[in-house]
Amino acid sequence: MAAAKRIALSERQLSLIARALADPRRYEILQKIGSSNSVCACGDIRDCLPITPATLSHHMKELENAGLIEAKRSGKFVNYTLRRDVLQAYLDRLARI
Amino acid sequence: MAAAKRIALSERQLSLIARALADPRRYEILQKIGSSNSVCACGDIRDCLPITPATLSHHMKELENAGLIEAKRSGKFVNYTLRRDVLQAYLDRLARI
DNA sequence: TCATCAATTAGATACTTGTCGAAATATCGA
DNA sequence: TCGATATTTCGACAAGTATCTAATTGATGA
Repeated sequence: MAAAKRIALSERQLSLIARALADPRRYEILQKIGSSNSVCACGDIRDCLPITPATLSHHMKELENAGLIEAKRSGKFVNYTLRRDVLQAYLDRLARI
Repeated sequence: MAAAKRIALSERQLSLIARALADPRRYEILQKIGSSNSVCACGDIRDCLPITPATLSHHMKELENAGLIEAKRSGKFVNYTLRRDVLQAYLDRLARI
């Protein structure tokens, strides 16, 4: 079995994830985080997108709030990792439609 | 192979689908359409959701515009079917993150 | 300690959108 | 043709949100 632990999403989280994915910029951000094997700092993302730090911070909060990413502070920086298990849970849910 | 024909989604359609799925009511509608083996009329959906015909019409247009459902007029009624191929294409795309 | 850089928060604004009521359109049966 | 039923369109409004600038907090190194 590929997924040892299936995550069950509440209706609320389901909705948060769907809305988080609805913004093209957040989709790009997720791709960026997902494509980097290691962690990904805010600055890395800002280098790719023409947005202000404030706007980026807002988007990151949305993604984190949805459970799609995990933030970990490291000194001045904040590193993000993609929660593939949560994303997979969302896909599983959609596939059940 | 399960999917004989892979559908490639444009960035635009990707965004339309994501936004269409972002509304909980539209998610419910999709479930309703998907769960009915045969076609599904507007009235069937209205019986499940406390919304006015105008609002429902609006949602159906969004879903159709995103390519997630197909509408076919049959006399007074309009019947909808879920485009599972499009939904699958969306899932494939998200899984690639 | 202070200057600097990273990130967040606060407040404001413009745009999007979910919703409704009312009017219009479409189709069917009598 | 007329009336009834199904769906759509129009116009409006309220709520949500993506974005910015400016100010703030947090952490590092000189």
